[in-house]
Amino acid sequence: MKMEKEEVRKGPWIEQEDVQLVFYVNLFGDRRWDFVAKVSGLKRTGKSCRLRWVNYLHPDLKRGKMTPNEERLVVELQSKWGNRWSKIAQKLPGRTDNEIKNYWRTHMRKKAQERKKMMKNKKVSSSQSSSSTTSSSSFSNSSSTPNSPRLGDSASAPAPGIEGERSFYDTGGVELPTLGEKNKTGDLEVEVGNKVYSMDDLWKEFEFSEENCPLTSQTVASPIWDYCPTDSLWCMSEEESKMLMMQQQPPVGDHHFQPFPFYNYMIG
DNA sequence: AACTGAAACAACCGCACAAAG
DNA sequence: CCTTTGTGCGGTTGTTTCAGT
Repeated sequence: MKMEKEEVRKGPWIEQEDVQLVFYVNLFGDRRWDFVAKVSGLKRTGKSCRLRWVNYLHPDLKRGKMTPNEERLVVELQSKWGNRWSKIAQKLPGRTDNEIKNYWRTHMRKKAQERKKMMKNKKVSSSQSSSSTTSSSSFSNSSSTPNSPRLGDSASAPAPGIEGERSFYDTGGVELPTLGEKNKTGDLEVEVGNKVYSMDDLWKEFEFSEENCPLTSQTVASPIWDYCPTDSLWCMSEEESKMLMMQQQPPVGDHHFQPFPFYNYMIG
């Protein structure tokens, strides 16, 4: 046969890909990305798989809005280390470099806009007599700028305190990949045991537990994890895992999983 | 109700570095 | 050593969502 030129998928990940990826990472660990990509049958590059894992599927990821504390930390560390996002991310458990980078970007934009405004104001006010001290900005304390932060930017009110976190915005506007289905309102729902939770419920629950038990806060698994073996093969050798894989089948639900190509890969 | 601009998020790209052969 | 391959990082761009008009 002619070697089918394997086309590489790009763009947004779909739910099924996520599940598949989690399953295989669970089996083989999160290091050999090319291998995982190949074996899983995902038409993605190893690089892409890694990115998806690191930024979205990793069980330790904390999601939702940055807390004022985190925001402060980011600002502080950025001024100290510059754009060493991964380094900064290390100091913010549960946050990814990408997330921080994005945050910083929008933060800088805001700041720049503010500065522009200030300049304008200064010009105007200096041409008039004087007086009005533009008190705002210079950021430094507490994240969000007074003007225009969107959504629950925990601010709008300058001193949100910690409660600012209880948020509505929780999922960060992202639809978590789940095996669940959308309800009538379009929200995703996940079945856990025999209860059905909306994604909002899940995140709220997470946030609640985070508030009450900081220690556990570092691990929130994507619901996808419900479908994957927890006592995984993380540390297994390849051979061991091969054996086990013969017995394990990924969770399928009513999603039609393609036959798992690793079979061919392993055997043939 | 429709449109527009901004913010937030997700993903890709290119480069650099490290380990393995 | 040199080459190859895989991984990690930072920059950039594309997409989605939401608020204001």
